[in-house]
Amino acid sequence: MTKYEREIYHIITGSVKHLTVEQIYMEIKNKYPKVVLATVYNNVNKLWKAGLIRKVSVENMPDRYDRLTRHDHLVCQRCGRLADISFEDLTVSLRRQLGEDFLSYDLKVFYLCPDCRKQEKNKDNI
Amino acid sequence: MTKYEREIYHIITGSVKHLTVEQIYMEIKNKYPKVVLATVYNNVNKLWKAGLIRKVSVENMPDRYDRLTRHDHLVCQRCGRLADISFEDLTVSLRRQLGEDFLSYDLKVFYLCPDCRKQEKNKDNI
DNA sequence: CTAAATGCAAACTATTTGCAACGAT
DNA sequence: ATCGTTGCAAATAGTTTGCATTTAG
Repeated sequence: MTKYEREIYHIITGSVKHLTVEQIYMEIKNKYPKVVLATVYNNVNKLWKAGLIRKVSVENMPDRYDRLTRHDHLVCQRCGRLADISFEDLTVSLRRQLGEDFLSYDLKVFYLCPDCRKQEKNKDNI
Repeated sequence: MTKYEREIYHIITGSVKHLTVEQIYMEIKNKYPKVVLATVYNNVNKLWKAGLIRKVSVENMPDRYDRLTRHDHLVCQRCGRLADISFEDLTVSLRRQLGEDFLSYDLKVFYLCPDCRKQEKNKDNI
């Protein structure tokens, strides 16, 4: 593992946030001011391909990265904000129902985050 | 609904495929040769925002569009190919476990599609 | 000394936007 | 006549790539 790889790995896994490449880049820049965005992209991809981090894709949002610890996501339908949830582990039941040997699964639950719910209410009252 | 909107809606919902905007565009072009890509994007977005179709985002893939009929997806980890599956409906149990009033959910199960599995095997044998 | 990682710029893909012309009410 | 839709071109966002240079083992 190189300096940046390790750094990026720790930024991603040592936080409960869901950071975009841009955000990771900003954070690394504090410590290593001459890093460039492409390097972050390269390392993040390397980590992802090595199965060390998780990539979270949501429609109309840049990809975000996450630690592997088992959990699911609550996604705001409107602003894309992510929050962690721990719904029951579906592995066994997927295996039973699908028979397929699958590698992993990804469960996203859509909702309106508190902020966006507020905005919706305000709209109604106008 | 305009001509294109209706057409696009039928292309998406009348098939079990998971088409990209590019593919929808190609298909429409047969019937209406002077349609442009941007129009397809606009209409697909309109339909999506109206809640009439589903958008399927997978890492490193262009977005694909799908009918609403309840089903989940099997996603090839390697080539991104999509297949439909009907895993048990999680709505009730999500509501029970999360308490949150959520809008919908999205379950993707990753696997290696037959083609990609073959390729993996070939690699091993070299 | 070698191989891999980095910085940098340019390229690319997917998608969106602004605007003038068009078409349907 | 008006307003939304289309065609078109240009812009943007996110991401990847090629290559010369640097770095680490």
